[in-house]
Amino acid sequence: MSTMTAEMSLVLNITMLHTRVQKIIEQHLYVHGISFTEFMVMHYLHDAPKESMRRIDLARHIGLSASGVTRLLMPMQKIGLVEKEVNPRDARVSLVKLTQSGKTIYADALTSFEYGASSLTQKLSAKQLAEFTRMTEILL
Amino acid sequence: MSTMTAEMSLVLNITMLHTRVQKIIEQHLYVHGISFTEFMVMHYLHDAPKESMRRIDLARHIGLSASGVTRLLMPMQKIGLVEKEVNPRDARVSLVKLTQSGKTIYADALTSFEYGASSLTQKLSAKQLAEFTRMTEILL
DNA sequence: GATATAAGGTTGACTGTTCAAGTAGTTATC
DNA sequence: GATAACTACTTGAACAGTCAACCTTATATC
Repeated sequence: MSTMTAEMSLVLNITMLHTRVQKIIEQHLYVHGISFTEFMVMHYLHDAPKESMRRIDLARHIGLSASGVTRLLMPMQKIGLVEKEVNPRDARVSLVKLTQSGKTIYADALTSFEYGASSLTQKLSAKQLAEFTRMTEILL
Repeated sequence: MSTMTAEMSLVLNITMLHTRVQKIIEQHLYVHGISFTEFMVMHYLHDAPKESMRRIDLARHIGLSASGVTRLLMPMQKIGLVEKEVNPRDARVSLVKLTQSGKTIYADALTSFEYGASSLTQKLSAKQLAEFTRMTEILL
């Protein structure tokens, strides 16, 4: 019936899979009061060298626009998950870093994220998991 | 550095890959004046038995809420891509189908979608493509 | 066949995100 | 050392989608 190539089916599957992943991860993060996007921010901040990042780099990492990041960080800053830092070398940039409380919440959320991720991928063997990851890396 | 399990990395990769896929497909569909979501609607309508679907089933297929579908279809109907049909058996449901002009635009958009999909997956061999697709199916 | 429960769909209020325009600071060029 | 071009970030207006409340019709139960 459908005039779909294998490539097209894959694209559609990736889209549907993403919807599912998004929903399940958000469910798992719900108790910590953060969204998946906020979790990703915290994740990249946590793992960044010197534990701080420029907003623009954060935007690129999580696939958001610069204004998206501004608006995302506003409430996170208000509730004390992240804080601003000026860059003495370049007054245009404002660095972001996790606060102490942000770090604690991230650590807790990480556990939930791990549960979510492993429940999502339960049906894959370790080998399949590795292969799947490799293919995503090829396409990224 | 990061305390990430393989499962967690995969989830993050799927998210990032989706962002990339979304952007590239939208670029390819841009000339036809439709979004990726609208394309998906047209795709499922095109392939549906009797070429029509209930809004609620459309919602499930494309991973949107019922109200999301209502709002998505409104402009599509206004510009004549789709049309309403009543179901004589159940007065609650309103069936949707592609108009003639909708079919033409879908056919054109399909070609662009195919280009987009194949450019995205260029780096995969046929075998990898099949494997990748299979893994997504396992997780769906 | 009346009544309770459920299903399909729409609407208002809200959230999250984008884009375009603007501000402020930086770098390169002459 | 002015000027032009670029970069980081913010803001207003808009858009795409959600949820909760609602209306209408259908189904099940008595």
